Amino acid sequence: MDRDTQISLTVIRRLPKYHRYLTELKDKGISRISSQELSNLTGFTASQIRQDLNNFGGFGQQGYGYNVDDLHRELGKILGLDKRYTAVIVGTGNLGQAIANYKGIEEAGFKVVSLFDRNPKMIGLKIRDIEVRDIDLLEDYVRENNIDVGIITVPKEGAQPIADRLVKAGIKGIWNFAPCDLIVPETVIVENVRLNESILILSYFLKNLENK
Amino acid sequence: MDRDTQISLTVIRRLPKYHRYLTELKDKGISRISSQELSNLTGFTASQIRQDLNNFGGFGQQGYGYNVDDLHRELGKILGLDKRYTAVIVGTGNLGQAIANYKGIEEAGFKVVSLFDRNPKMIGLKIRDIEVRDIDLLEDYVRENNIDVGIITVPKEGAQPIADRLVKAGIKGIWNFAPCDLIVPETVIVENVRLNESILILSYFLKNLENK
DNA sequence: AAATTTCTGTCAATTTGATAACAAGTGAAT
DNA sequence: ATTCACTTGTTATCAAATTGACAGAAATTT
Repeated sequence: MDRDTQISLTVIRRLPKYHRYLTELKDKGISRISSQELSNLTGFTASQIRQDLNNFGGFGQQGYGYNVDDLHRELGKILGLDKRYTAVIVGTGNLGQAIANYKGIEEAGFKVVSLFDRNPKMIGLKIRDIEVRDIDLLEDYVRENNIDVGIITVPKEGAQPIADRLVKAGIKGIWNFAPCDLIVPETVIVENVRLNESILILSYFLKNLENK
Repeated sequence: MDRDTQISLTVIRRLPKYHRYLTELKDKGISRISSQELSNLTGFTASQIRQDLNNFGGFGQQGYGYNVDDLHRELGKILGLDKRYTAVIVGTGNLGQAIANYKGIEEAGFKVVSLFDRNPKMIGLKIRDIEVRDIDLLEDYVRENNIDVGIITVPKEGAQPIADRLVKAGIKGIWNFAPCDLIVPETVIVENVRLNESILILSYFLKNLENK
């Protein structure tokens, strides 16, 4: 395994899909799979799958294929599923609450330990047993509890200031739902969920349906 | 403008970002912009921006650049913002409710006219003035009201059956929040929001921070 | 145990996407 | 009016990503 060569983002973005299908296969009790079968499932070509996986090591065996359990575990490790991270959600609007209730976060190894909002009506409430705290306490809380990740679900205008505060308080990563590009030091990881862009893509293709 | 050549998905996925920055520029009252300035904003190279835009027509002028209002309007048209579509949300859990309250949907020209759920406790309730109906009524409602888009926010297991029913009822597009790959006829547009994959990417990079 | 099939890892070829370069317009300054 | 700086559209070049091909190893069949 060559730890020096940078693996392209294009490859990395395919990994979760491999992992998802391997979870399904595992649940079905299937113990081995070939790149061709994975191709049928995922839609990627068999060649591409073999190349992708080989970026991280030779997990397969000639004449046999890949062992589902092993590959699932290895991909899990690559994706950091063997790690546990703490997170806070900033913004307890509809989206913030939905994310607080979203099980996928736990499955990915993240534990949401506090929510923050500036609305006095929200402060003190509990969402799924997680307390909502005053946004003024954000920096202290993040610092004192060594929080790894901030999840930003505030409106666009508030997102950058919140990001700045999280960064100052020592956050390692941000899961950003606000429709803007956050400016952070390059040591801080930002992963964006672009609902606005996603729905525009849908709109684009719907419109193009009509042109045919 | 060459309507025959297929424009690559890579290009299309960049359009919403252009549009977003043009909205901001317009709001600031800025009337002209060069590809270089757009590059500074978006992070794409000026060359790439000019190439992207030229897929759809020559919107710029040598020595001047692009007129913000014009380009904004043209990109809006390309993205289908001049069209109005009706939508229903299937699944009124936390995510479904958050989406029902999400303003970006309207901004993209979509109008959510009904929600559907199988939970009797939800049926008859109103979320943001939109009624929640029994899932059994889904097909009839979609057919009778000529619904364009179905938004799927049900758990993974229920997503494909719902997609099948929507397709049968004549839906044109699906905005899918369930973590699975829907199988639909190729005439039906599917745009996925992959929260599970997004957070795994964050996890990947967080883990890789440590390895350095 | 030999022959055949299967399937990976890897390298080469091809395709796609991004960047660079530049001729030709345009507007502003003098 | 002329010059100069600017900026697009477009072509040429370069880089990245995908696909194809195949040797060699393992598993399976005969």
